[in-house]
Amino acid sequence: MAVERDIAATGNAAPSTAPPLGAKVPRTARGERTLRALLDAAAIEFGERGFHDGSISGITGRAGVALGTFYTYFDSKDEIFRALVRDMSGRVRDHVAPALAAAPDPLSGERAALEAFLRFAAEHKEIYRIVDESEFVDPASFRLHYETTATRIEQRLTRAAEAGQVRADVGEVHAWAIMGMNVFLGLRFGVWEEAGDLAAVAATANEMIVNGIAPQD
Amino acid sequence: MAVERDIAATGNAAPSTAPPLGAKVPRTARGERTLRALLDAAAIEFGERGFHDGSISGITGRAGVALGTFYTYFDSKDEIFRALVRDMSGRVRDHVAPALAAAPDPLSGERAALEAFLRFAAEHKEIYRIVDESEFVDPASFRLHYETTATRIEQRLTRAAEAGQVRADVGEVHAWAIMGMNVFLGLRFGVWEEAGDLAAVAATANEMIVNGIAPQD
DNA sequence: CTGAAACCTGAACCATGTTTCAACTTGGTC
DNA sequence: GACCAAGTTGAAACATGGTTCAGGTTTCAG
Repeated sequence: MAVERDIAATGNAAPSTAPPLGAKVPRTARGERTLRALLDAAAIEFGERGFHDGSISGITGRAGVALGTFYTYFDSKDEIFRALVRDMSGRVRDHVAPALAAAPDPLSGERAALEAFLRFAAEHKEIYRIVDESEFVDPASFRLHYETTATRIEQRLTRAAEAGQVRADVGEVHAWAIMGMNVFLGLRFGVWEEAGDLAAVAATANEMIVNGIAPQD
Repeated sequence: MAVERDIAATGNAAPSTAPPLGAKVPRTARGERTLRALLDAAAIEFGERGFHDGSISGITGRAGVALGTFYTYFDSKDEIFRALVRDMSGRVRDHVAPALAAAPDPLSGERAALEAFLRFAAEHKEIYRIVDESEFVDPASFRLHYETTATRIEQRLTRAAEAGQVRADVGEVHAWAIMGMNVFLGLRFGVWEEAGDLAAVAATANEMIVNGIAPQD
């Protein structure tokens, strides 16, 4: 599962346009356009067909450029995939961060972040799939991603605990549990189900995180 | 993410030896052995290299048979992968079911099931990876698997609600949330981390499900 | 024992799709 | 308005690995 990404808005937010991975930087406006077209085309190609079934000629075809042009910007199929995952990571983070920042307190922030995440997953199903697939195409960045995300969640929990908003013993297990919830709810209600009440899903999940499923008093 | 599989022990438990998918059933004891060897070899090959990088010659090499023999039992690379996922599904279910059945009440059953699942993931990391990858190799069975598992969890929750053990409004969102938790905890503490106290992880997660993370009274 | 069905063999075939490359355009600069 | 770096082209070379097949070996019922 996959996308819940860099949910925390770190102040030092890097520009969305990530620095290129290889040394193949476009030097003119035309090159810039072509690179962008390739990335966008790759998102569609891999989103529809997956990494294995997707082809470079499929990408260049969608981008409207010749096959050879691809190698002006990427050394291999793997490399454009990595660049794509990175590109998308930034987009998800940038989309979720504001919701988190605007929340009045930690717990409602978590709720707002989940809702923003669900919405994003619904609108960009292809991103979800691609990030998921990075588990197999580029395991290192997949793992790093989730460890980073879990760490951020844990930090938020710890801060909330210091403020007395949540119990004092929250830790890594709680963070991973919450992340897993979010990712699976994103899959089920964002990617798979078309018309759902995403706000209600986020509220229900948040209520469960806060109070559990024990009988209400 | 992946494996938490058919966690409920349905009474009608089918034999672990699933009926073969294709029409290529072995007719002699020798054939039976070869088929089993191919399946076991495929588990290792795909577990180590993934579906794409794994090769049929890698499988037959590990199994100690000739390349052509493969096609006596499977029509294609895809087909053995499907057969493998199915084979493994049964194993996980058979491993987790007893823990669930032995529990005195629904909530501790859920805890025991999670612990059994974590243990299984730790001991069979390759299974985890393979079932995960089915999202891309065989999406239909991947989706069916999680929908089935979520439905089972939801049924258990509903039953528990009727018995007054959990709040009355539990539903699909709660089921998916719990499943997501379990899967991610399996990835983090079963597959990735070597020596962890799995019982403690399961207990912490269960405590969170039951009471939430609000400050304790 | 025996014969036919089941099973096994592995070199060769073949389809697919990645990567290379030498020639050609484009766009901006002096 | 000519020069050159950056960018583009697409046919062809190449690699990989899935799949076939004609012929040999093993198994086992009768």
